[in-house]
Amino acid sequence: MQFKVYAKVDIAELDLKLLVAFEAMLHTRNVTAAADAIGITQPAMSTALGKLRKVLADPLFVRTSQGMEPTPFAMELAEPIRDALQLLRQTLNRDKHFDAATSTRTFRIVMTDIGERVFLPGLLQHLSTVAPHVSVRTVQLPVKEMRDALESGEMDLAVGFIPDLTSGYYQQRLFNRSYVCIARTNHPHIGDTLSLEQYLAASHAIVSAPGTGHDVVERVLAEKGYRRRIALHVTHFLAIPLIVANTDLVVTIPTMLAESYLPAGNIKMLTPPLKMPVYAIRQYWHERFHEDPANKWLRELFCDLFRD
DNA sequence: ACGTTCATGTCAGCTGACGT
DNA sequence: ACGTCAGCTGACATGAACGT
Repeated sequence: MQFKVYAKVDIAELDLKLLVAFEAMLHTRNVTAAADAIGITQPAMSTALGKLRKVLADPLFVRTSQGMEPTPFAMELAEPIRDALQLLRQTLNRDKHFDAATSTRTFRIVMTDIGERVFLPGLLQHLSTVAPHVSVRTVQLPVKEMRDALESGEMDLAVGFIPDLTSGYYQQRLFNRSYVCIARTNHPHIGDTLSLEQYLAASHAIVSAPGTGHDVVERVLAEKGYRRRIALHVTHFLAIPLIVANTDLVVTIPTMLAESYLPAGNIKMLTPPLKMPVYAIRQYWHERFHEDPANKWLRELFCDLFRD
């Protein structure tokens, strides 16, 4: 039998079944037994062997008194092909299960700096015990970019008050919160309570974080026809405690955030003088990743840790 | 919808190695 | 030399993909 010598093996000519046939031949050293082992007839195995011989330009197995013995080239291929098939089997038959204990994955989560303050300490503490090699990266994005990032898989999850993120996205409520006001402890015009007159007379700082629905406070005031003086408009909550503690500004912010500011000192929390809306903190994900094991695991973790 | 092409499988018969 | 076993080959069937 003559074999054409190829400079390179054209992998496009290699049917995966041919490699399975090769593996069976290695194991059985007998065409009939190899065919039986992979559930084809002997002629089919013979055909497969013929194709492999042509593609690989080597007889691969030759008949001897001990049976069909592999050529040196076939022996050379044996281990890499076994390994490759093993890897394919593991990949294709893998458990649809996320192994948190060994995963080195980085979870990318859209959240504001409020979210970082509220969720990250508890999340990271828990991860350090159940998923010690997992990393977390957070990003704050406007809603349009958030949509694209969740859809493409660039981001795994968005967590927060994001009322504009609806169609095509799954969402799950974690807890409800409302708003309170904060002012410095020794504010010259505001004591332990806050009247509507005091509220409207005060200078305010407002935070409009991109991608969130916290501008709802502005809408409530506008609906009731109230006007207030806005002395400062920022996009992050981070600087607020320092600013409030050192000025006469009043800020209307999410309750959970105000609570986290109190230990810093020189800040008091006040009940707003008008009824503030209740909003839901939810986690959001794209339908593409609804069944993704890692994404599922992360969502379940947020539920376990933060859902009320 | 139909015909053609191609890949893949089965069946039957042939070939070669080996033991007696 | 002959029988047996194992593998090879050609003819044919089947089904999917593709073009008209």
